[in-house]
Amino acid sequence: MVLQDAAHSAEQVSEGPAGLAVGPLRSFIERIERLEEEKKALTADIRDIYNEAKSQGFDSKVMRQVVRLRRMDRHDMMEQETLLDLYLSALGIQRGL
Amino acid sequence: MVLQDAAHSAEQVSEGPAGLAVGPLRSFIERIERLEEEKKALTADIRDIYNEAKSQGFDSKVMRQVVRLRRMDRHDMMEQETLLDLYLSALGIQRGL
Amino acid sequence: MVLQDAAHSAEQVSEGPAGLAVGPLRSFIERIERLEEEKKALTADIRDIYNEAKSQGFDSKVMRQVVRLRRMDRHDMMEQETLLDLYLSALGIQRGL
Amino acid sequence: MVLQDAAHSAEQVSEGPAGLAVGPLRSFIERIERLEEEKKALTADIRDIYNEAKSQGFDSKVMRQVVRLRRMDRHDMMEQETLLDLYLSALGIQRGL
DNA sequence: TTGGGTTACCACGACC
DNA sequence: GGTCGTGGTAACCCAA
Repeated sequence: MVLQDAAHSAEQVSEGPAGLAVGPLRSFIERIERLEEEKKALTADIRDIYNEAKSQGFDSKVMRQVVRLRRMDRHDMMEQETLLDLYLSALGIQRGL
Repeated sequence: MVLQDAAHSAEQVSEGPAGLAVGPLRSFIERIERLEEEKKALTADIRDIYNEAKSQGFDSKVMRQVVRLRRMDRHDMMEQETLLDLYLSALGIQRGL
Repeated sequence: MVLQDAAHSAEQVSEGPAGLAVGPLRSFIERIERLEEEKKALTADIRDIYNEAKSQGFDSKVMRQVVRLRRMDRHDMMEQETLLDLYLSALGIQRGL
Repeated sequence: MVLQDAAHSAEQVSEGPAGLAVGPLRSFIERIERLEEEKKALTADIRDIYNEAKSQGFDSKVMRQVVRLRRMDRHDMMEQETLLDLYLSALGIQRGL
């Protein structure tokens, strides 16, 4: 084993090797790890929905494209959508069917 | 605006152009988007913690390394580290302080 | 200094600390680093083009969107484009202007 | 197909919808796309080398670490490593071989 | 069907 | 402040 946690629960020292504030550091790390756990759970939930949809005959890959397009367009809207369309049409590109 | 939602709240049709079940599809998409919003919020929360830590003098980049190392499987890390040191020394490179 | 290259040009040893074949390893690493240099140069070239375009009055940010869209669409083309359109229209979403 | 290139080879118009210079724009985009293709090819070349090394018994994952370490500025690496060890030990974590 | 590898995306940090 | 470079994460693909 490489990483060993020597100070499990008891927090007797307030400062680490070089005057580092141990308590706050540990607290930050643990809060972050907690939130990352939640993120991971959400990712799993999303994956489950895709799988559920797939089991009902939907193509999950295409669904991901739909989600991506809807998200992208929200961003584009907030930006220079008009300019983008101008450039695309200038290039002789038709966006959309 | 490029993407427009033509069927806002009223869901009068139960089937789409090619017999596609519209209701379930819409429901899946919306559930996914909802969860992705939550993920996004968590990402922001995590970023806030890093910033808070930084404002107290901690190095967020190093903190990220700590989080990553703690997540890594201990055994894998040992193998990795040992092999890395072997390669580096084979190349005549000294790692260390 | 942390990384020190002890075996500069002379390659007198054929095996490293644990019987590792030093020569091939060094060769691989150097070939990779060479290619990565080339990649870096290309990145710089691309950046130069954007800057040149900007100096002629084009909006480089929008240009990046154009490039991204064209790339994305090439992928979409190769996939189930029809199915995507079906899903979008099923959701009452109009793609395109 | 969603994006369609209406003006294939013939470039009869010199200005787009809003007086945009079409020729230069098209030229810029195409040069960029060309360079991005080259970048992609280099990425493939690099991958090939890793695979070749792997077939000779080297661990490509560790090799990637080596490359990364060599790229890192020596001084920065020292600082990073030292700080990382400080944080880990502050948390009661022992890193090592 | 699952694991490993590869790829692409996204967010962060640094530099200008 | 905007932009570039980088690292990490998750999805996809192939092979076993």
